[in-house]
Amino acid sequence: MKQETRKDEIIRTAAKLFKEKGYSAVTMRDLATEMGMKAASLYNHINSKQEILKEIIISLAEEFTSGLQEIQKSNKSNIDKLKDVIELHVNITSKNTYGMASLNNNWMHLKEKLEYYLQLRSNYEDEFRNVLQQGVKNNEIINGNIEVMLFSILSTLRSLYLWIPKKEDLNPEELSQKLSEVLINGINKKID
Amino acid sequence: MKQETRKDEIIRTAAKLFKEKGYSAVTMRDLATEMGMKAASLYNHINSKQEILKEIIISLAEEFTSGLQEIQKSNKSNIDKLKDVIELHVNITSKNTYGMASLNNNWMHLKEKLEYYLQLRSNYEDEFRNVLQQGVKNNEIINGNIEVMLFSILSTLRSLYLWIPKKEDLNPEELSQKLSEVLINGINKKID
DNA sequence: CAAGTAAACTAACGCTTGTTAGTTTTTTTA
DNA sequence: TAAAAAAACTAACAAGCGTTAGTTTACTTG
Repeated sequence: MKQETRKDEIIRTAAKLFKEKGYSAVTMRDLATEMGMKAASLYNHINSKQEILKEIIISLAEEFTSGLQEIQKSNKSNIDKLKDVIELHVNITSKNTYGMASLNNNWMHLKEKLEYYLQLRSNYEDEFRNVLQQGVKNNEIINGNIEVMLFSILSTLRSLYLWIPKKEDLNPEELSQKLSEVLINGINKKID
Repeated sequence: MKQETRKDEIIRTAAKLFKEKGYSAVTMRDLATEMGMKAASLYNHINSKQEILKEIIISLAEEFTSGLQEIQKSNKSNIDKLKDVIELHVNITSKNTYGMASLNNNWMHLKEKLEYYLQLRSNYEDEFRNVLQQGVKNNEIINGNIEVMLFSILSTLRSLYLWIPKKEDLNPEELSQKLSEVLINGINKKID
Protein backbone atom coordinates (compact mmCIF):
# COMPACT_ATOMS: atom_id res chain seq x y z
CA MET A 1 0.00 0.00 0.00
CA LYS A 2 1.76 3.11 -1.24
CA GLN A 3 1.09 6.16 0.86
CA GLU A 4 -0.92 9.06 -0.46
CA THR A 5 1.01 11.90 -2.09
CA ARG A 6 -0.10 15.53 -1.97
CA LYS A 7 -1.26 15.16 -5.56
CA ASP A 8 -3.41 12.19 -4.61
CA GLU A 9 -4.88 14.21 -1.79
CA ILE A 10 -5.77 17.04 -4.16
CA ILE A 11 -7.42 14.62 -6.57
CA ARG A 12 -9.39 12.96 -3.80
CA THR A 13 -10.54 16.33 -2.49
CA ALA A 14 -11.45 17.49 -5.98
CA ALA A 15 -13.53 14.37 -6.53
CA LYS A 16 -15.47 15.14 -3.38
CA LEU A 17 -16.20 18.68 -4.55
CA PHE A 18 -17.03 17.50 -8.07
CA LYS A 19 -19.62 15.17 -6.59
CA GLU A 20 -21.26 18.01 -4.67
CA LYS A 21 -21.34 20.63 -7.42
CA GLY A 22 -20.05 19.15 -10.65
CA TYR A 23 -16.74 19.75 -12.42
CA SER A 24 -17.62 23.08 -13.99
CA ALA A 25 -19.00 24.65 -10.84
CA VAL A 26 -15.94 23.84 -8.74
CA THR A 27 -13.25 26.50 -9.05
CA MET A 28 -9.57 26.05 -8.38
CA ARG A 29 -10.07 28.53 -5.54
CA ASP A 30 -12.76 26.29 -4.04
CA LEU A 31 -10.42 23.35 -4.23
CA ALA A 32 -7.54 25.31 -2.76
CA THR A 33 -9.67 26.51 0.15
CA GLU A 34 -10.72 22.94 0.87
CA MET A 35 -7.03 21.94 0.81
CA GLY A 36 -6.08 24.84 3.09
CA MET A 37 -3.92 26.64 0.54
CA LYS A 38 -4.07 29.24 -2.22
CA ALA A 39 -5.14 28.34 -5.76
CA ALA A 40 -1.71 28.98 -7.28
CA SER A 41 -0.14 26.49 -4.88
CA LEU A 42 -2.15 23.67 -6.38
CA TYR A 43 -0.02 24.01 -9.49
CA ASN A 44 3.04 22.78 -7.63
CA HIS A 45 1.34 19.38 -7.69
CA ILE A 46 -0.96 19.25 -10.69
CA ASN A 47 -0.74 20.62 -14.22
CA SER A 48 -4.34 21.68 -14.77
CA LYS A 49 -7.91 21.29 -13.63
CA GLN A 50 -8.45 19.06 -16.63
CA GLU A 51 -5.68 16.72 -15.48
CA ILE A 52 -7.47 16.20 -12.17
CA LEU A 53 -10.65 15.14 -13.95
CA LYS A 54 -8.72 12.82 -16.22
CA GLU A 55 -6.99 11.11 -13.30
CA ILE A 56 -10.27 10.58 -11.47
CA ILE A 57 -12.20 9.17 -14.40
CA ILE A 58 -9.69 7.20 -16.42
CA SER A 59 -8.27 5.26 -13.48
CA LEU A 60 -11.77 4.17 -12.49
CA ALA A 61 -12.80 3.33 -16.04
CA GLU A 62 -9.71 1.16 -16.48
CA GLU A 63 -10.41 -0.55 -13.19
CA PHE A 64 -13.86 -1.55 -14.42
CA THR A 65 -12.51 -2.71 -17.75
CA SER A 66 -9.83 -4.95 -16.30
CA GLY A 67 -12.22 -6.23 -13.64
CA LEU A 68 -14.77 -7.31 -16.20
CA GLN A 69 -12.11 -8.91 -18.40
CA GLU A 70 -10.98 -10.97 -15.42
CA ILE A 71 -14.54 -12.14 -14.80
CA GLN A 72 -14.99 -13.07 -18.45
CA LYS A 73 -11.96 -15.35 -18.32
CA SER A 74 -13.53 -17.69 -15.78
CA ASN A 75 -15.70 -20.62 -16.76
CA LYS A 76 -18.47 -19.91 -14.31
CA SER A 77 -22.12 -19.84 -15.34
CA ASN A 78 -23.35 -16.56 -16.73
CA ILE A 79 -25.54 -15.94 -13.69
CA ASP A 80 -22.45 -16.33 -11.53
CA LYS A 81 -20.51 -14.01 -13.82
CA LEU A 82 -23.30 -11.50 -13.40
CA LYS A 83 -23.02 -11.82 -9.64
CA ASP A 84 -19.30 -11.17 -9.95
CA VAL A 85 -19.93 -8.05 -12.01
CA ILE A 86 -22.36 -6.78 -9.39
CA GLU A 87 -19.70 -7.41 -6.76
CA LEU A 88 -17.16 -5.58 -8.92
CA HIS A 89 -19.35 -2.49 -9.04
CA VAL A 90 -20.07 -2.58 -5.33
CA ASN A 91 -16.39 -2.96 -4.47
CA ILE A 92 -15.04 -0.24 -6.74
CA THR A 93 -17.83 2.15 -5.83
CA SER A 94 -17.49 1.53 -2.09
CA LYS A 95 -13.85 2.52 -2.23
CA ASN A 96 -14.48 5.72 -4.18
CA THR A 97 -18.01 7.07 -4.24
CA TYR A 98 -16.75 10.58 -5.00
CA GLY A 99 -14.83 9.52 -8.06
CA MET A 100 -17.78 7.53 -9.34
CA ALA A 101 -19.86 10.71 -9.39
CA SER A 102 -17.39 12.25 -11.82
CA LEU A 103 -17.27 9.11 -13.90
CA ASN A 104 -21.03 9.21 -14.26
CA ASN A 105 -21.70 12.92 -14.58
CA ASN A 106 -18.56 14.76 -15.63
CA TRP A 107 -17.05 12.56 -18.34
CA MET A 108 -18.28 14.97 -21.04
CA HIS A 109 -15.80 17.54 -19.78
CA LEU A 110 -12.85 15.34 -20.62
CA LYS A 111 -10.79 16.76 -23.47
CA GLU A 112 -7.84 14.70 -24.78
CA LYS A 113 -9.09 11.53 -23.09
CA LEU A 114 -12.75 11.82 -24.05
CA GLU A 115 -12.59 9.49 -27.00
CA TYR A 116 -10.61 6.92 -25.05
CA TYR A 117 -13.14 7.03 -22.24
CA LEU A 118 -16.06 6.56 -24.60
CA GLN A 119 -14.29 3.58 -26.12
CA LEU A 120 -13.78 1.96 -22.73
CA ARG A 121 -17.39 2.60 -21.81
CA SER A 122 -18.73 1.24 -25.05
CA ASN A 123 -16.60 -1.88 -24.82
CA TYR A 124 -17.70 -2.40 -21.24
CA GLU A 125 -21.36 -2.33 -22.22
CA ASP A 126 -20.71 -4.77 -25.04
CA GLU A 127 -19.01 -7.23 -22.68
CA PHE A 128 -21.83 -6.84 -20.19
CA ARG A 129 -24.44 -7.48 -22.87
CA ASN A 130 -22.49 -10.52 -23.88
CA VAL A 131 -22.88 -12.09 -20.45
CA LEU A 132 -26.63 -11.63 -20.65
CA GLN A 133 -26.83 -13.00 -24.19
CA GLN A 134 -24.83 -16.08 -23.30
CA GLY A 135 -27.05 -16.51 -20.26
CA VAL A 136 -30.12 -16.55 -22.46
CA LYS A 137 -28.50 -18.99 -24.86
CA ASN A 138 -27.62 -21.34 -22.00
CA ASN A 139 -31.12 -21.20 -20.54
CA GLU A 140 -29.99 -19.43 -17.39
CA ILE A 141 -31.73 -16.16 -18.16
CA ILE A 142 -35.27 -15.53 -19.43
CA ASN A 143 -35.63 -14.96 -23.14
CA GLY A 144 -36.80 -11.34 -22.76
CA ASN A 145 -35.62 -8.02 -24.06
CA ILE A 146 -31.86 -8.00 -23.51
CA GLU A 147 -31.56 -4.22 -23.81
CA VAL A 148 -34.14 -3.66 -21.10
CA MET A 149 -32.34 -6.08 -18.78
CA LEU A 150 -28.97 -4.53 -19.52
CA PHE A 151 -30.26 -1.03 -18.98
CA SER A 152 -32.05 -1.90 -15.78
CA ILE A 153 -29.11 -3.64 -14.14
CA LEU A 154 -26.48 -1.20 -15.32
CA SER A 155 -28.53 1.80 -14.22
CA THR A 156 -28.76 0.39 -10.73
CA LEU A 157 -25.05 -0.38 -10.58
CA ARG A 158 -24.09 3.03 -11.92
CA SER A 159 -26.23 4.75 -9.31
CA LEU A 160 -24.56 2.96 -6.40
CA TYR A 161 -22.32 5.96 -5.73
CA LEU A 162 -25.37 7.94 -4.66
CA TRP A 163 -26.70 5.35 -2.36
CA ILE A 164 -23.79 3.62 -0.67
CA PRO A 165 -22.82 6.70 1.40
CA LYS A 166 -26.36 6.84 2.81
CA LYS A 167 -26.45 3.18 3.86
CA GLU A 168 -23.25 2.59 5.72
CA ASP A 169 -24.84 -0.12 7.81
CA LEU A 170 -24.58 -2.49 4.85
CA ASN A 171 -21.06 -3.78 4.19
CA PRO A 172 -20.00 -4.50 0.61
CA GLU A 173 -20.43 -8.26 0.88
CA GLU A 174 -23.97 -8.06 2.21
CA LEU A 175 -24.86 -5.41 -0.29
CA SER A 176 -23.54 -7.37 -3.26
CA GLN A 177 -25.50 -10.39 -2.20
CA LYS A 178 -28.80 -8.61 -1.58
CA LEU A 179 -28.42 -6.65 -4.78
CA SER A 180 -27.82 -9.83 -6.76
CA GLU A 181 -30.98 -11.32 -5.32
CA VAL A 182 -33.13 -8.37 -6.31
CA LEU A 183 -31.58 -7.79 -9.73
CA ILE A 184 -31.70 -11.46 -10.68
CA ASN A 185 -34.87 -12.70 -9.01
CA GLY A 186 -36.92 -9.51 -8.81
CA ILE A 187 -39.21 -8.62 -5.97
CA ASN A 188 -42.23 -10.67 -6.86
CA LYS A 189 -43.47 -13.22 -4.38
CA LYS A 190 -43.53 -16.55 -6.18
CA ILE A 191 -46.73 -18.51 -5.90
CA ASP A 192 -45.72 -22.01 -4.86
CA MET B 1 -52.98 22.43 -25.79
CA LYS B 2 -51.53 25.90 -25.26
CA GLN B 3 -48.95 26.84 -27.87
CA GLU B 4 -45.32 27.30 -26.95
CA THR B 5 -44.22 30.81 -26.00
CA ARG B 6 -40.76 32.17 -26.68
CA LYS B 7 -39.99 31.67 -23.01
CA ASP B 8 -40.98 28.02 -23.23
CA GLU B 9 -38.74 27.63 -26.24
CA ILE B 10 -35.80 29.12 -24.36
CA ILE B 11 -36.41 26.79 -21.42
CA ARG B 12 -36.66 23.77 -23.68
CA THR B 13 -33.47 24.71 -25.49
CA ALA B 14 -31.69 25.35 -22.20
CA ALA B 15 -32.71 21.93 -20.93
CA LYS B 16 -31.17 20.34 -24.00
CA LEU B 17 -27.88 22.16 -23.43
CA PHE B 18 -27.96 21.42 -19.70
CA LYS B 19 -28.22 17.75 -20.51
CA GLU B 20 -25.17 17.89 -22.76
CA LYS B 21 -22.88 19.92 -20.53
CA GLY B 22 -24.56 20.56 -17.20
CA TYR B 23 -26.05 23.78 -15.86
CA SER B 24 -22.78 25.45 -14.85
CA ALA B 25 -20.98 24.79 -18.10
CA VAL B 26 -23.73 26.28 -20.27
CA THR B 27 -23.38 30.03 -20.66
CA MET B 28 -26.11 32.48 -21.53
CA ARG B 29 -24.16 33.12 -24.72
CA ASP B 30 -24.28 29.40 -25.57
CA LEU B 31 -28.01 29.43 -25.04
CA ALA B 32 -28.46 32.61 -27.08
CA THR B 33 -26.46 31.19 -29.98
CA GLU B 34 -28.60 28.06 -29.97
CA MET B 35 -31.67 30.28 -30.02
CA GLY B 36 -30.25 32.40 -32.83
CA MET B 37 -30.02 35.60 -30.85
CA LYS B 38 -27.70 37.59 -28.58
CA ALA B 39 -27.39 36.84 -24.86
CA ALA B 40 -28.91 40.12 -23.76
CA SER B 41 -32.05 39.39 -25.78
CA LEU B 42 -32.83 36.38 -23.64
CA TYR B 43 -33.63 38.74 -20.81
CA ASN B 44 -36.68 40.04 -22.67
CA HIS B 45 -38.21 36.65 -21.87
CA ILE B 46 -36.58 35.33 -18.73
CA ASN B 47 -35.36 36.97 -15.55
CA SER B 48 -32.22 34.95 -14.89
CA LYS B 49 -30.36 31.76 -15.65
CA GLN B 50 -31.46 30.50 -12.27
CA GLU B 51 -35.10 30.99 -13.19
CA ILE B 52 -34.66 28.71 -16.21
CA LEU B 53 -33.31 25.93 -14.02
CA LYS B 54 -36.12 26.40 -11.53
CA GLU B 55 -38.78 26.16 -14.22
CA ILE B 56 -37.27 22.99 -15.65
CA ILE B 57 -36.86 21.16 -12.37
CA ILE B 58 -39.81 22.24 -10.24
CA SER B 59 -42.44 21.63 -12.89
CA LEU B 60 -41.15 18.09 -13.40
CA ALA B 61 -40.85 17.41 -9.69
CA GLU B 62 -44.43 18.54 -9.12
CA GLU B 63 -45.60 16.37 -11.99
CA PHE B 64 -44.07 13.33 -10.31
CA THR B 65 -45.53 14.24 -6.96
CA SER B 66 -49.08 14.67 -8.20
CA GLY B 67 -48.76 11.58 -10.39
CA LEU B 68 -47.77 9.39 -7.47
CA GLN B 69 -50.49 10.86 -5.26
CA GLU B 70 -53.05 9.94 -7.91
CA ILE B 71 -51.75 6.37 -8.00
CA GLN B 72 -51.87 6.09 -4.23
CA LYS B 73 -55.55 7.01 -4.20
CA SER B 74 -56.58 3.92 -6.14
CA ASN B 75 -57.38 0.62 -4.48
CA LYS B 76 -55.29 -1.52 -6.78
CA SER B 77 -52.84 -4.11 -5.49
CA ASN B 78 -49.41 -2.79 -4.60
CA ILE B 79 -47.82 -4.63 -7.50
CA ASP B 80 -50.25 -2.88 -9.81
CA LYS B 81 -49.49 0.44 -8.14
CA LEU B 82 -45.83 -0.23 -8.75
CA LYS B 83 -46.58 -0.88 -12.42
CA ASP B 84 -48.40 2.44 -12.54
CA VAL B 85 -45.42 4.22 -11.01
CA ILE B 86 -43.14 2.67 -13.61
CA GLU B 87 -45.54 3.86 -16.29
CA LEU B 88 -45.55 7.32 -14.71
CA HIS B 89 -41.78 7.56 -14.96
CA VAL B 90 -41.70 6.29 -18.53
CA ASN B 91 -44.40 8.74 -19.62
CA ILE B 92 -42.97 11.84 -17.98
CA THR B 93 -39.43 11.00 -19.06
CA SER B 94 -40.46 10.22 -22.65
CA LYS B 95 -41.99 13.66 -22.98
CA ASN B 96 -38.96 15.49 -21.60
CA THR B 97 -35.67 13.60 -21.48
CA TYR B 98 -33.71 16.86 -21.47
CA GLY B 99 -35.48 18.23 -18.45
CA MET B 100 -35.02 14.95 -16.59
CA ALA B 101 -31.26 15.31 -16.95
CA SER B 102 -31.43 18.59 -15.04
CA LEU B 103 -33.75 17.12 -12.46
CA ASN B 104 -31.26 14.36 -11.80
CA ASN B 105 -27.97 16.17 -12.10
CA ASN B 106 -28.44 19.90 -11.66
CA TRP B 107 -30.84 20.19 -8.74
CA MET B 108 -27.99 21.20 -6.43
CA HIS B 109 -27.68 24.48 -8.31
CA LEU B 110 -31.16 25.55 -7.33
CA LYS B 111 -31.13 28.50 -4.96
CA GLU B 112 -34.47 29.74 -3.55
CA LYS B 113 -36.27 26.54 -4.54
CA LEU B 114 -33.64 24.07 -3.36
CA GLU B 115 -35.28 23.28 -0.05
CA TYR B 116 -38.68 22.90 -1.68
CA TYR B 117 -37.25 20.52 -4.26
CA LEU B 118 -35.55 18.39 -1.61
CA GLN B 119 -38.83 18.19 0.27
CA LEU B 120 -40.71 17.00 -2.81
CA ARG B 121 -38.01 14.45 -3.51
CA SER B 122 -37.92 13.14 0.00
CA ASN B 123 -41.70 12.84 0.17
CA TYR B 124 -41.71 11.03 -3.15
CA GLU B 125 -39.26 8.44 -1.92
CA ASP B 126 -41.31 7.95 1.24
CA GLU B 127 -44.47 7.32 -0.77
CA PHE B 128 -42.61 4.95 -3.05
CA ARG B 129 -41.22 3.04 -0.09
CA ASN B 130 -44.72 2.83 1.28
CA VAL B 131 -45.97 0.97 -1.77
CA LEU B 132 -43.22 -1.61 -1.34
CA GLN B 133 -43.84 -1.96 2.39
CA GLN B 134 -47.56 -2.47 1.90
CA GLY B 135 -46.74 -4.99 -0.81
CA VAL B 136 -44.65 -6.99 1.62
CA LYS B 137 -47.35 -6.80 4.27
CA ASN B 138 -49.95 -8.08 1.80
CA ASN B 139 -47.78 -10.96 0.64
CA GLU B 140 -47.38 -9.57 -2.86
CA ILE B 141 -43.69 -8.75 -2.54
CA ILE B 142 -40.87 -10.86 -1.10
CA ASN B 143 -39.88 -10.13 2.46
CA GLY B 144 -36.38 -8.89 1.55
CA ASN B 145 -34.46 -5.70 2.12
CA ILE B 146 -36.88 -2.90 1.26
CA GLU B 147 -34.13 -0.31 0.85
CA VAL B 148 -32.29 -2.42 -1.69
CA MET B 149 -35.46 -2.93 -3.68
CA LEU B 150 -36.36 0.75 -3.51
CA PHE B 151 -32.90 1.80 -4.57
CA SER B 152 -32.71 -0.67 -7.41
CA ILE B 153 -36.06 0.23 -8.94
CA LEU B 154 -35.74 3.97 -8.43
CA SER B 155 -32.22 4.02 -9.88
CA THR B 156 -33.46 2.38 -13.03
CA LEU B 157 -36.41 4.73 -13.36
CA ARG B 158 -34.28 7.80 -12.70
CA SER B 159 -31.83 6.75 -15.42
CA LEU B 160 -34.51 6.42 -18.08
CA TYR B 161 -33.68 9.86 -19.47
CA LEU B 162 -30.31 8.55 -20.61
CA TRP B 163 -31.67 5.53 -22.28
CA ILE B 164 -34.99 6.40 -23.89
CA PRO B 165 -33.41 8.66 -26.56
CA LYS B 166 -31.19 5.77 -27.67
CA LYS B 167 -34.04 3.27 -28.04
CA GLU B 168 -36.67 5.05 -30.04
CA ASP B 169 -37.94 1.79 -31.45
CA LEU B 170 -39.67 1.07 -28.14
CA ASN B 171 -42.82 3.09 -27.57
CA PRO B 172 -43.73 4.13 -24.01
CA GLU B 173 -46.38 1.43 -23.57
CA GLU B 174 -44.10 -1.42 -24.60
CA LEU B 175 -41.26 -0.01 -22.56
CA SER B 176 -43.36 0.32 -19.41
CA GLN B 177 -44.54 -3.22 -19.75
CA LYS B 178 -41.13 -4.79 -20.38
CA LEU B 179 -39.59 -2.74 -17.64
CA SER B 180 -42.26 -3.87 -15.18
CA GLU B 181 -41.52 -7.47 -16.06
CA VAL B 182 -37.80 -7.14 -15.44
CA LEU B 183 -38.05 -5.00 -12.32
CA ILE B 184 -40.73 -7.16 -10.73
CA ASN B 185 -39.81 -10.66 -11.86
CA GLY B 186 -36.08 -10.32 -12.46
CA ILE B 187 -34.18 -12.03 -15.21
CA ASN B 188 -33.77 -15.45 -13.73
CA LYS B 189 -35.15 -18.41 -15.62
CA LYS B 190 -37.55 -20.18 -13.28
CA ILE B 191 -37.06 -23.89 -12.96
CA ASP B 192 -40.45 -25.43 -13.49
C1' DC C 1 24.42 23.74 9.66
C1' DA C 2 24.66 24.68 4.78
C1' DA C 3 22.57 23.51 0.29
C1' DG C 4 18.99 21.88 -2.18
C1' DT C 5 14.36 20.87 -2.84
C1' DA C 6 9.39 20.93 -2.03
C1' DA C 7 5.57 23.56 -1.24
C1' DA C 8 3.65 27.42 0.07
C1' DC C 9 2.93 32.48 -0.99
C1' DT C 10 1.57 37.38 -3.57
C1' DA C 11 0.34 39.59 -7.62
C1' DA C 12 -1.31 39.71 -11.84
C1' DC C 13 -2.68 38.27 -16.72
C1' DG C 14 -6.21 37.85 -20.32
C1' DC C 15 -10.59 35.95 -20.85
C1' DT C 16 -15.33 34.72 -19.78
C1' DT C 17 -19.26 35.12 -16.89
C1' DG C 18 -24.34 36.79 -15.89
C1' DT C 19 -26.59 40.78 -16.26
C1' DT C 20 -28.04 45.83 -17.13
C1' DA C 21 -28.98 50.10 -19.76
C1' DG C 22 -30.34 52.20 -23.59
C1' DT C 23 -31.61 51.88 -28.49
C1' DT C 24 -33.45 50.05 -32.76
C1' DT C 25 -36.18 46.91 -35.34
C1' DT C 26 -40.13 44.04 -35.96
C1' DT C 27 -44.75 42.62 -35.08
C1' DT C 28 -49.40 43.34 -33.33
C1' DT C 29 -53.31 46.09 -32.44
C1' DA C 30 -56.78 49.84 -32.92
C1' DT D 1 -51.50 53.44 -41.09
C1' DA D 2 -50.29 55.31 -36.82
C1' DA D 3 -49.46 53.91 -32.12
C1' DA D 4 -48.20 50.47 -28.95
C1' DA D 5 -45.98 46.48 -27.62
C1' DA D 6 -42.72 42.84 -28.23
C1' DA D 7 -38.33 41.38 -29.24
C1' DA D 8 -34.24 42.01 -31.08
C1' DC D 9 -29.81 44.75 -30.94
C1' DT D 10 -24.92 47.17 -29.22
C1' DA D 11 -22.07 48.27 -25.55
C1' DA D 12 -20.52 47.74 -21.30
C1' DC D 13 -20.16 46.53 -16.20
C1' DA D 14 -18.08 44.20 -12.15
C1' DA D 15 -16.90 39.88 -10.69
C1' DG D 16 -14.87 35.57 -11.22
C1' DC D 17 -12.25 32.20 -14.00
C1' DG D 18 -7.81 29.10 -14.85
C1' DT D 19 -3.30 29.84 -14.97
C1' DT D 20 1.60 31.94 -14.88
C1' DA D 21 5.70 34.32 -12.96
C1' DG D 22 8.44 35.30 -9.45
C1' DT D 23 9.35 35.03 -4.50
C1' DT D 24 9.42 33.30 0.22
C1' DT D 25 9.05 29.77 3.63
C1' DA D 26 9.56 25.11 5.32
C1' DC D 27 11.38 20.78 5.23
C1' DT D 28 15.05 17.16 3.88
C1' DT D 29 19.53 15.65 3.18
C1' DG D 30 24.72 15.39 3.04
